[in-house]
Formats: sequence, structure tokens, C-alpha cells
Amino acid sequence: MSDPQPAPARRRPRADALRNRQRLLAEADAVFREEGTGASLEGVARRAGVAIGTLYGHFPTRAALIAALLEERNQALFAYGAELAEGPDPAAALAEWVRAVVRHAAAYQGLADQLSAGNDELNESCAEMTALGDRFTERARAAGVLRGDTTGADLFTLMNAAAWSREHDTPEQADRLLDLALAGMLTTTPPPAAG
Amino acid sequence: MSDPQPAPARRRPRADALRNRQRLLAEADAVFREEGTGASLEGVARRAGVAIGTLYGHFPTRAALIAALLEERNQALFAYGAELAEGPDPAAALAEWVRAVVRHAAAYQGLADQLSAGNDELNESCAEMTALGDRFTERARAAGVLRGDTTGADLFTLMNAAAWSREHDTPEQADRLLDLALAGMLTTTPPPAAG
DNA sequence: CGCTAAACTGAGGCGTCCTCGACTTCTGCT
DNA sequence: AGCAGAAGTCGAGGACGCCTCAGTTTAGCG
Repeated sequence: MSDPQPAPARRRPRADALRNRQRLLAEADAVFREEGTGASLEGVARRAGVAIGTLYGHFPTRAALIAALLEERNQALFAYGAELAEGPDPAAALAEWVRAVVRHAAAYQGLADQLSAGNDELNESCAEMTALGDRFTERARAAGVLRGDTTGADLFTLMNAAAWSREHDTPEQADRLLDLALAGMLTTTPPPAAG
Repeated sequence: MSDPQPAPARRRPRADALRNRQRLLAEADAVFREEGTGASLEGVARRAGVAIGTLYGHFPTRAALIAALLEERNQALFAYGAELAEGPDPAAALAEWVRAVVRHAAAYQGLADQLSAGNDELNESCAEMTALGDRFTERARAAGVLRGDTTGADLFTLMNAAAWSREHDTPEQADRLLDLALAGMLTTTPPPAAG
């Protein structure tokens, strides 16, 4: 079962390829922020000064492109999550984690759809997200501030729904939804965002 | 400001037009159930045995087609809502109303997106929906079972989010989200669906 | 039966997705 | 410096969907 390591003597990745990849990521980020994740990929390629085939060479699917974009962002997010998970107040930590993820997911319109569409490329992030969610729910349950059987999956559903809502209604409406669900989830209601 | 009624001596609508309209609605219903509201309209026209131009003649936009489809369904739904609104238990009525609408909205994948996309054609149903929601929240507040400032708009947001969730996660997950939010909304928690 | 408005038709312009064979350029090696 | 070839790039092109509109058909009415 061990790899006989064919030792393909990997060449260093080409400089122009790296440049194009970076350029594509930058433009995709901009375009997705402006028009949502459904934006034209040909437009992205055009803006990046690159042929459409080059885009597909780097990112075979739209989901792959989004996943690459998310990767760096997620680094910071997960770090923040891990930090939060250490905090003293499990209920507040859980609430803040959910809110942070929702803020994060609202970066591109349509991201929520992508995330819950079950694209293989995005599953990695999702799995990690749910796992981290489980940590929060377990701590909260241990502290006795969590309603019965809430799980990380419930958190994930809530986060997606709230992110989606943020894209369609106003952010305020989405926040009210979030408050409602968190109030139903936690026995000690967290301090609502609005004073 | 009164209409000088040009009295255009209206002709009876043509029989073939009515037939085609019915056929288009029937096929659109089927296709949207199978593939969601994003399905190809050319496909709908094909299945209805009609040219694409005919479809556009009857329904100038996708939203118009969806609105027409929803109209009859909404009749029944609003009737049910009015009935519920008379019931003895405001909290239970509100919860059941929300659940009923979510069930209804889950008929076509992507319907939630359409509803909250602010299409003029669909605003009519939405307005009526929110108005009815206000009746439920007001009754519940009067009975003292509603958290502070919840409005019909909050209900609408919740319903859309839950419907969207139902389309993407499992129905069970969406129901859990709904339970959570309702628990946060109502001070007397409604009996959860699951024992 | 003929007139006419209403309705139907479907080709066509445009945009997007994605592929693939031909072409270019960079890297590693001598 | 020069070369071989792997790696990367290009962009035309087929497939499909949206929507329009000029030409044609057809049902209702007198």
C-alpha cells in the first residue's frame, strides 16, 4: 500500500502560470463581490487579460475557483474560530462564531447556494466548518446553555440560511433572523447586536 | 381621473390562446418541480408543443410565469391562513402558518430566490403574505406569547430562509431551523414536530 | 364568407459555458 | 548560449439558453 514514489522529478511551477493564477484570483474576487458567484467566467478571464481556456486550465469548474478564493479567507476565519472556542463564555462564543461566519459568507452573493450545493471542491471547507461547529455546541451543552440536541450541522444550516437571507433581504432582517434562532438555541440569550 | 372608458368592445379571448396558456402552465409546473425555477423556458415551450414566442406572448418574463403558477396555489394557502388566524391558540396558529407556507414554497427549487428577488410580478403575493403575517404576529403579541418586536416581515424572512434551506439541505434540517427560530420567537414554545 | 385583430411561429442575434488542437514560452540541462 | 520538451496559453467553435420581431396563421364576429 506504500507509494513506490515514481519520483516524477517535479519541475518548479512556471512563473507565468503563477502570475496568471494570481491575476485570475484577484479579478474573480472583485467580480464575485460586484456581481455574485454567478458572474460570467469569460468576463473574469477578460478582466484578467487572459484567454478563457487559461481560466479553465487553472480552475476546471466554478466551484474550484470559489474554493481557491475561499481557502485563504478560511484560514483566518478558522483561526478566529479556534480562538473563540477557548473563550470563557460558551454561549457568547457560539453566537459570535455564527455571526462571524455569516459575515464572512456574505462576501459574495450566491456563495450560500454554492456552499450548500454539495460541490466536492467545497466540501473540505464545509466539513471543517461543521467540525468546528460541533466543538462550539459541545462546549455550550456541557455548560448547560444549549437547547437539547442542537449540533454543528444545525449551526451550519443556520449560517447558510442567514447568509442567504443577508443576500436577499436587508442585512438587518438577516440579523433579526439570526437573533431569533440563537435565542431559540441558547437558554441564556446572548446580548442582541442592537442596544 | 375617471376612466373615459374607450369601450374597446372586447372580443372573447381566443380558444387556442386559452388552451396554450393552460398547456404552458401545466408543463411549467411539471418542469419547475423537476428542475427548479431556473429550468429552460425553451424546454417548457417544447414540452407544451408550442413555439418559444408563444410562451413569451403569454408570460413576458420568468417571474410572470411563476406568478401565474403561484396564483391558484396561493388562493388555497391564504384561505388556510385566514382560517388559522381565527383559531384559539395564537402561538400554535403562527407556527402552523409558517410551516404551511414553507411547505408550499418548497414546491419548486429556487422559488425562495425568486420570491425575495423583488420581482414586480411576485410582489403582490409577497405583500399579501406579509400582511397576513402581521395579523398572526399581532394576535400573538396581544396574547403575550411573542417576543418583543417580531413583525410579519420577520416571519417572511424566516419563511424564505427555511424554504431555501429545505431546497438545499434536507427537509429535516430545515425543520430544525424552523423549530429553533420559532422557539426564539414564541415565549410559549410550540410542540415540536418530532416527539 | 370575408375581414381583422389576436395569436402563433421560428429564425436569428447575443451571451455564456466548456472543450480541444494548435501554438507559444518557460525550465532544466548540457 | 542553445536546445528539447513539458507546461502553459490561446481562441475558435459547438451547444445551449434568452429574448425579439417580421411574417404567417387562425378564431371570432358581422
